[in-house]
Amino acid sequence: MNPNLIEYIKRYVNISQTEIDLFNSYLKPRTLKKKEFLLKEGQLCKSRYFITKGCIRLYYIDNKANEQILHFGIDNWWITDYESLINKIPSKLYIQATENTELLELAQENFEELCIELPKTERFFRIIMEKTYIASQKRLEYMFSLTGEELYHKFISSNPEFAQRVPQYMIASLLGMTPEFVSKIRANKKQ
Amino acid sequence: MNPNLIEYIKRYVNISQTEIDLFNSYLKPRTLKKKEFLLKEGQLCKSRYFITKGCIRLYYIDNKANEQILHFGIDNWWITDYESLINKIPSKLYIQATENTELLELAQENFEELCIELPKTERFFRIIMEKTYIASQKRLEYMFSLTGEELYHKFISSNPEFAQRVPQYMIASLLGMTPEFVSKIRANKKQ
DNA sequence: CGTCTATTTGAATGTACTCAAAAGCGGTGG
DNA sequence: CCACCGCTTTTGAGTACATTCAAATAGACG
Repeated sequence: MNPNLIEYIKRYVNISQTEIDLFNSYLKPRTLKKKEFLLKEGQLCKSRYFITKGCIRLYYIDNKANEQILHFGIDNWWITDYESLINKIPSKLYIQATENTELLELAQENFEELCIELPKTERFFRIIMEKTYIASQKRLEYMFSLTGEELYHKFISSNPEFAQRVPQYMIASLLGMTPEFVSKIRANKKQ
Repeated sequence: MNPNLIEYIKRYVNISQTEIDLFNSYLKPRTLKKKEFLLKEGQLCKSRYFITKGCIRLYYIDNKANEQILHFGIDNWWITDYESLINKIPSKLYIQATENTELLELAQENFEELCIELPKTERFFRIIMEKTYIASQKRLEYMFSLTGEELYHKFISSNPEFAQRVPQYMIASLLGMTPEFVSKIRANKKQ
């Protein structure tokens, strides 16, 4: 199995080599070229994905026909459209690679089988969801309490590599602001 | 055990009467008077709470010394400060009853024991976390795409009982706006 | 009834957006 | 290797949405 995922799993549950192999047997490696889609609006999302290398963005088209980015996924993140996956309804999201990306696909039917074969899978994903939810709440907190400018600087200083890897207009979208405004924030800072 | 919680659990996992009794033996009923606190900033959050009756708000004090409400909990919701509970760090939140409230406390040490005694507990909470995360993402979506006015009307029409149960300034805070602005939204609608 | 809290109203202000145009940058083909 | 094209970023003027602050009004509770 991918060494990153092994390390990731071991951070949360004790797992033997045999169990790792079992887990691995349910995963399917996939690669995406830059701009390729993992999911488009209207499709059913049927898998969870672990990103081993690259970068993914999740976005939807809002009522003004703008792409609104909900979040990014990078190395060592699990991503999926939970709403579509869990509720088995057509997705409202696009999931697209912003770089050439490698990931491991865990199909939902495999996930369910794996939960039976290896019950600690439930524990592992329970903990991941808790962490994911905490991150989501922190983000809400920042959005409430910070101005656009503070939000931008907080994001850039917490994720310096992002400023390199994704275009500025995507960071603007993630933070819920216009590209023009981000440009003006940067112009301020320079003096 | 509380019939609401039984029904709630059965929605997500198959569970026998014996198992229900086991689960119940780890729970401790608590009551809160209106305005009483379940948690204050600086304390360690050590439990998860299932609300059987009443209403709870989670808020923090932001950098302008305003109370910023993150969310409410009402009947049949699990609430806790996940960040404090999971990471075992002092809480930044206040958790307070906005009505006389009854809840069932599941202490984290009991939770861990319960996960061993009754492994499907992991599954149950994994599913709850997924649902909770989906709700949190939807909320982010609305905050990105709707104006203050749309946000308010969406909230009121989706949660009509709330307008009754909690004061307007708390709804304003939840939605990230000032009480004055909510008042003006309502004044508009009337004509 | 009086006090404290919540809501409303209005004027002035500020933060971020829209729209339009220009400048910068990167890749591709001649 | 340069020229061109498309995409991204910058700049500026005008505007909109929501906030701040202050004061008046309404409502709840003992």
